[in-house]
Amino acid sequence: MITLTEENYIKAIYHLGSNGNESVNTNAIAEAMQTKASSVTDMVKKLSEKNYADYKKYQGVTLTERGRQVAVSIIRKHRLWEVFLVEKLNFSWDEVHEVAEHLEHIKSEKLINQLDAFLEFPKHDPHGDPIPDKEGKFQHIEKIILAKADVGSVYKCVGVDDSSSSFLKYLDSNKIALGTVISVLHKEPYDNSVKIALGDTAIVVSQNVAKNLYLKKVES
Amino acid sequence: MITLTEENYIKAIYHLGSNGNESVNTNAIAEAMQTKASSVTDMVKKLSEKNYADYKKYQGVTLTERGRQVAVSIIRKHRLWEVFLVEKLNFSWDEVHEVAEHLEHIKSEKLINQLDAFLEFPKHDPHGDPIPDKEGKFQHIEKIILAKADVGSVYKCVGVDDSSSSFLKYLDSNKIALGTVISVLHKEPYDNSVKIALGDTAIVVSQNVAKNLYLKKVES
DNA sequence: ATTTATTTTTAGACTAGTCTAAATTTTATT
DNA sequence: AATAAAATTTAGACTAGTCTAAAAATAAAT
Repeated sequence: MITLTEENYIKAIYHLGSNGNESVNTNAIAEAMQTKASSVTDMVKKLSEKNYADYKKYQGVTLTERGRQVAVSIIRKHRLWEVFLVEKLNFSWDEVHEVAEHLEHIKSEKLINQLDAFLEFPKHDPHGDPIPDKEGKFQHIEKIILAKADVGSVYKCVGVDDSSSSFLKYLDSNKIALGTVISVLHKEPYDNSVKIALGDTAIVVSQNVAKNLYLKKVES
Repeated sequence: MITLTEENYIKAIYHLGSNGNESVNTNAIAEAMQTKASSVTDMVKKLSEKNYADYKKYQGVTLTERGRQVAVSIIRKHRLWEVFLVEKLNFSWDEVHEVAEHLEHIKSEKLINQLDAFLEFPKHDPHGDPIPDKEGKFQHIEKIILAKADVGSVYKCVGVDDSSSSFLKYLDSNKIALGTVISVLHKEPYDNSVKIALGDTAIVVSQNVAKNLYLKKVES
């Protein structure tokens, strides 16, 4: 049996280690889990004993294939529930994360597969993140951050790198949502801010924003 | 903060004490919670300290108003999720309980009220049990058990007293569902079995079944 | 190449919830 | 009313997860 806490650690290690591929430090996990390094040491030992992770003292921890499968399964649930909350229960994209943090731990194959079907097999969550299918396969889309977009080209918004409520609310107030068409007008070398056009209005966004907004080129 | 375990004990005490109105024994709780009496004693002390229950040594435990409110709130969530599972995700009525046992603990006012609206404010769950509204008010329907129904009268099925999977599957295999019209043909004094008509077929059900099926008289 | 700073681990203690076994109280029976 | 039976509580121990403080190992800086 896997516990709730084990699941949360596995998820954190997955995200911190670029989708379960890299080794993760004790302190990074402690920071993400809002706990102390000593607690993390205890838990990674346990995860290692249970074959969810590989761990050598002082050398960080990496998920095993088994650990990655657990992580992907949790992420699938999390993102499907987020779609449900937005599409069916009228939540806004900055409200879904907290509730999905709880829903993601409910373990019922039938529940999640029926939910998937009910939502018509969505491929992305409300923040543009890909939803793995039943077999754990992701369907990635080609995307770049606004900071690396070409001046003069036309894009559409396909995701965010920062899903914090404050960033999402900033986007709302600037009428930027998934699917919004964005033309890159100018990049200011001084502070790396970017001037973009949204329909007939032009706005300037900071480097911070430009690094957290994913775009995809639109064929003209 | 209330813990998951506290919530489950409160719910058990509520059900065992006829909806939170009567005092409940330690052993009854232990049986319902699949735990030992000594664990129950510890927990009821804790619930008492937290003002969810009144408890005097050796005298059983009763929910306080505060405890009843917690119980009703959990029951509201449980039953709304059951409706969701049946109506939207095509679960059968014998499959919903287990999953709802987990969903009922997710605490988000917005989640549950939006779910309620999405389901169009159902008044009863898939087993015919009433769903309390936002304020905790139940809308009871007048109902009697088949064992006490009048021979010669016509009823419809409005609920079950036993929600076990085996009983529900028995009803499925005999084509009895919520809303099914049932005429009472004969009561056998020898073993208290009851002969009923379902459409054009007549079947005999045991006393056990007759005591667990709720009916409401149909105006002819 | 040492010393210093940082990171990580260990040791021991705490809380929530559980258990077994023994002690106590209540209830039932003679 | 005394005794037996049943129910309940206490005492002490265990697991999961957490913490603080101290020790140990690694990484950085002189």
